[in-house]
Amino acid sequence: MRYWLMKSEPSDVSIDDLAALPNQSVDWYGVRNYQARNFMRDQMQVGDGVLFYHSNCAEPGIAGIAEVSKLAYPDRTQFDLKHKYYDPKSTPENPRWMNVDVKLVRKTRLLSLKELRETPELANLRILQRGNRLSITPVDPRDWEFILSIL
DNA sequence: GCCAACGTTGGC
DNA sequence: GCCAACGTTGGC
Repeated sequence: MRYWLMKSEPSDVSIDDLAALPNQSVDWYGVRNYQARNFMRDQMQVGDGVLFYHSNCAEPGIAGIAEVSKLAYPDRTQFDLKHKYYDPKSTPENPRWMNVDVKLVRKTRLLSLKELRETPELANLRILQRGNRLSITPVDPRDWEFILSIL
């Protein structure tokens, strides 16, 4: 059982979009970074905890709790010619990109990036480190417990 | 829209 | 394998 923080742009999939989807579940398509892919492919298990984070928006921050609901499988968008995530170097025989499914547990208050930065207990959270850009990062179990306690 | 930081690409 | 050029991320 591991814990993760996963960034989503609300203009793409927000916490409310997730809540409105069938089964409140979404395939986490579009990851095009090998480190982030490897986390999904090699480490994520069904039931892992996910902090759903809104990025690249007016109010960045943690917007809800989710969980991994399906093990990694090939990302459908890499084969779709018309999709912005199409990858000509990927083939169904040898897919390059994978994603898990993520299911909503509950929407929470917005725990803003500002508040995260102002919370000394969370100083070593990966997302707060300088230059961090990874869209998927592991979360220490103690940080997970602490964040849940203040949501 | 700016731009710092970082990842990827491709020539050599 | 190096590394300059380029593209992307994401807060502000």
